[in-house]
Amino acid sequence: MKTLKIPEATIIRLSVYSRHLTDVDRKGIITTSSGEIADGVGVSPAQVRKDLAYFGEFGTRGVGYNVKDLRQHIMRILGLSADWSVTLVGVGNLGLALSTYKGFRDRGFIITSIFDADPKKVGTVVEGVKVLPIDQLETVVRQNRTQIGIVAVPSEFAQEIVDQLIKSGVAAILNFAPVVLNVPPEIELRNVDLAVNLEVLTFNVCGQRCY
Amino acid sequence: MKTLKIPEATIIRLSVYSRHLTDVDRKGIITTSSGEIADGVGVSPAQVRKDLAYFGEFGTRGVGYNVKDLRQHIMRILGLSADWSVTLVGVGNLGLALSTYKGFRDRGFIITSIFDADPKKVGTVVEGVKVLPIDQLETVVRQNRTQIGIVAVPSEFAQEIVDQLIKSGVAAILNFAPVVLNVPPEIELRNVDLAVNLEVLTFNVCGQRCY
DNA sequence: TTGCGTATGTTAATTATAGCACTATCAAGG
DNA sequence: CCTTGATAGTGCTATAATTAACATACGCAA
Repeated sequence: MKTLKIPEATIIRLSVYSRHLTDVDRKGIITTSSGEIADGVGVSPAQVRKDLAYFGEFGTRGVGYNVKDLRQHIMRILGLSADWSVTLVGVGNLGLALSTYKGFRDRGFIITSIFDADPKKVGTVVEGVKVLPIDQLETVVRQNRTQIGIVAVPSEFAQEIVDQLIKSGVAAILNFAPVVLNVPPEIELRNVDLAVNLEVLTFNVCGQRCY
Repeated sequence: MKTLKIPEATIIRLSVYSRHLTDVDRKGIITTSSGEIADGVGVSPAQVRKDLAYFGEFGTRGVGYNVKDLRQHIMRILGLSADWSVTLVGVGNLGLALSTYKGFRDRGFIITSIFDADPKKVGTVVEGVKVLPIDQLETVVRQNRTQIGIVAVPSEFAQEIVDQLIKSGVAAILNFAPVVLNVPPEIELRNVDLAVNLEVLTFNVCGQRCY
């Protein structure tokens, strides 16, 4: 339909809408409106309609949206109609936390392999998945046709792990190491930097008066 | 120059600049330029200058920026000239990971208290800090004059923890629970939703063609 | 001391994003 | 079957953010 550029902010909100709709659906509610969704997730009704309008017409004028239906549509838009195979590299505290994070599996992200450089960790089993050495990364990831890599290794190793992931055929990488990574343009990369989040807070708490 | 609204995107970039400058400084480099910073963190030189221009003039025309100096300035802008007292609520896998995360302490965020609802966890010591029961939260947080709360509890308890944190006088909250929280406008709130990050990736991997 | 090269700070233009207001459409009830 | 109330979809407006362009100021060397 449209090859219009979609704002990333819209995608993030869609993800939140879908989560909200899952909750609403669980309560047995059949129909909802842009206003109700807006209240539920803290944006304006116009924003909700605008976001959805990028992708088609999912509602009925004068009535609203069918909850199940809209949820399904958004899930499909986000690419969540089928499961995704995910690999996790790095089983430090953060990696361990990520491996047990329920939110991933709930949304169809299945961790199919785990790797770590530490020989002491290799061989252990985390959440039912055996931790493998890094030198098996390429083979296993390629074999599983894993498309998403999560990087939870120390900053100094992040780039080399990313390079290996790319060589192994992943299409997207979620990076938790606080470094700037070089990836070719066709690879999707997102960085999550926990300290940055705190720093945005402190800036705002200072009331932007500290300087 | 004052009381100008600063884009949040600018703050996030400043945080990244400061990290980059820390690295550069560690290499013993004295002077840098907007172009070098831009290369280092993957934005445009104009963007770097624009971001800095919100807060003053830190460079010398024809020369560039003094690394140490600029870094110091940015740190002050972000409110990082002094340490911050942080409380962590929830010692599941994620909470545990956060408590050991080096990035926090490096940037002056000190976890001064930890709480959990689970009696089995209360009394244990995490990273040198004793885990306390939730009912001591208000007293301890108030006593420590803790200004930042990190919420790493299951979604269904997040709102009630947040309410308690606010009652205890915190100014800012970093929330890891995937729910929309209600807070009064004077409280700074940031949400980190790990699944949302993956979903932005999958949307982009689908090439926005899935729908 | 003066001119040149360079990188900043700033203003202007472009682009992107969000908000608003209007219009079209549907459901329900008399 | 028509009227009324409600709400999605959409074009336009305003606001925000990024990019580009330019003029200013500094260091250095002749």
